[in-house]
Amino acid sequence: MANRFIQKLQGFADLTEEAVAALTAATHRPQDFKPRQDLIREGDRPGPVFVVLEGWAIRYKALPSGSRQIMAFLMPGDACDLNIGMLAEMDHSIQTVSPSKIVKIAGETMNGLMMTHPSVARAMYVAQLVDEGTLRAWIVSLGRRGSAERVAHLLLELYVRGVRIGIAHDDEVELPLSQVVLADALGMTPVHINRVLQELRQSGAIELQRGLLRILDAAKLTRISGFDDNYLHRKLRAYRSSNI
Amino acid sequence: MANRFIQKLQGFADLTEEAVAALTAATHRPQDFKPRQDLIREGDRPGPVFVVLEGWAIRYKALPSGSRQIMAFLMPGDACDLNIGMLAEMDHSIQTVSPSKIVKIAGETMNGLMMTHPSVARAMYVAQLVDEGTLRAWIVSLGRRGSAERVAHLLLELYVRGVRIGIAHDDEVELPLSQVVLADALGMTPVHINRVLQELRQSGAIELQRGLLRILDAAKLTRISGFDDNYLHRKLRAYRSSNI
DNA sequence: CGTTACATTGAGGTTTCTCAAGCTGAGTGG
DNA sequence: CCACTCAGCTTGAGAAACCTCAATGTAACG
Repeated sequence: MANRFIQKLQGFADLTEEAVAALTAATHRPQDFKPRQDLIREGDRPGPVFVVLEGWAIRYKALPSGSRQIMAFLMPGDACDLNIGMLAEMDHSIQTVSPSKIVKIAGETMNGLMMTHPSVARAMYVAQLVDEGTLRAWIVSLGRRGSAERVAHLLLELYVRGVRIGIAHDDEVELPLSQVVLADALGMTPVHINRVLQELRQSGAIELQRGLLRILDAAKLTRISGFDDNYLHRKLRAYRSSNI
Repeated sequence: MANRFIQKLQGFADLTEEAVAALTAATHRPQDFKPRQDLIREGDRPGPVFVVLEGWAIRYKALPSGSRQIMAFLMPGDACDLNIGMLAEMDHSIQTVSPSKIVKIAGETMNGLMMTHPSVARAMYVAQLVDEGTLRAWIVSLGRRGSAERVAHLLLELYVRGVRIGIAHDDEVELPLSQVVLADALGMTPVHINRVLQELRQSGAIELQRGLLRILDAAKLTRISGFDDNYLHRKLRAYRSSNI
């Protein structure tokens, strides 16, 4: 059975059998990582492409003050930028947040794969575009949304992504993120996150404990988040109808 | 003489003569735009690639509440994502902020250019990577920096970009951005921006009036901004040593 | 059964926002 | 050449959101 990375790419483009075989070969021996391990750090020379097969990782930037800002969550199936190798240095770090299985694909291998199998290249580009869209949404959240909106929006985003990659069941998704991690992602303090989560729980919109998020009232959560009603739907449509 | 777009690409990769000629042909007839004109809007089907030859534009997202968040400034020479056309809909809008000369390059034309001239493709990819880095820096600012830091950081970023594309003279750069625009970019209110700018002026770090920014004390501004001392330098190095 | 990481609570302080008014300078029609 | 207008900038005061510090609670784990 194809791994999550391949499954995800198949959602973005029709992969030939050979492409799938090549991808399988390139990702067949993942490496285990414990939580809080840096895969690569700001300032490092970019090396291989990382592909998360199981577990969660984050992209983050550490600040001189000691705090950090998380810029993206990498869920099973996600890869870090394929062509980051073009730059001389990493401008951010990547770290696991939960026990993970991760594959390193050498830059040349990846390039070769994309050259030989245009469908792979296409799928990777679409994946990157989607990531960029998420990055832009992140900016909007940080800049123009209140704390409750922000939290609700992130939870929804993660839930939607969980559904898409099949790690969500009904209204539940595993979310191995501490409140500190959420705070670093949302640009707020852990204390404040905590209070916001309580509000959300008391409003009956969600349940969240021990790494398990349950959406109790999706409509309410959507309303709180200021999720443009069409956003979710539009987003899904956008993915599917990519036809280049 | 090559236009700013071509100049910028030349900074990212060695373009062949034919490539320059093809780019020149593709960008030789720009169109004039007044300020505050949308080039393309959220929800639209992506069409041509836009290239800003003169003037400034912004990427932004409008929120239901009526406010908006700016996610990027497009300065002369900048192009919007080359492969945005792969997605079904724009997830953000692009608008001019000052009188501008802008070229539209049809998607197929652009693709053809990149196929025929690999050096163009390479330069465009590097440009995109750089943009992504800027996007990530934006997130850090919004999430983890105080207002003075944020403003200082943006001004420095814009100044550095101005220097790179040659629209800065000594310590001055034209900045046709109202305080409202700055507020929309930095996730704060115009009122607060105003007060922060006054602080920066009174500290002797900058002068800013009638669309002209002057850096009076770069060291001080850098300190205020929390600009990682190496960041600027590293960034420049990263651009230059891109050698793939 | 202590240790440890994470979550929760309270109180007070700061930053930033909101609202509302006044100011300035460039352009415009008389 | 003078009102007049309008967009953008500035100022003040009170309110709200969010942070800081510091303590306490709680579940998992060796």
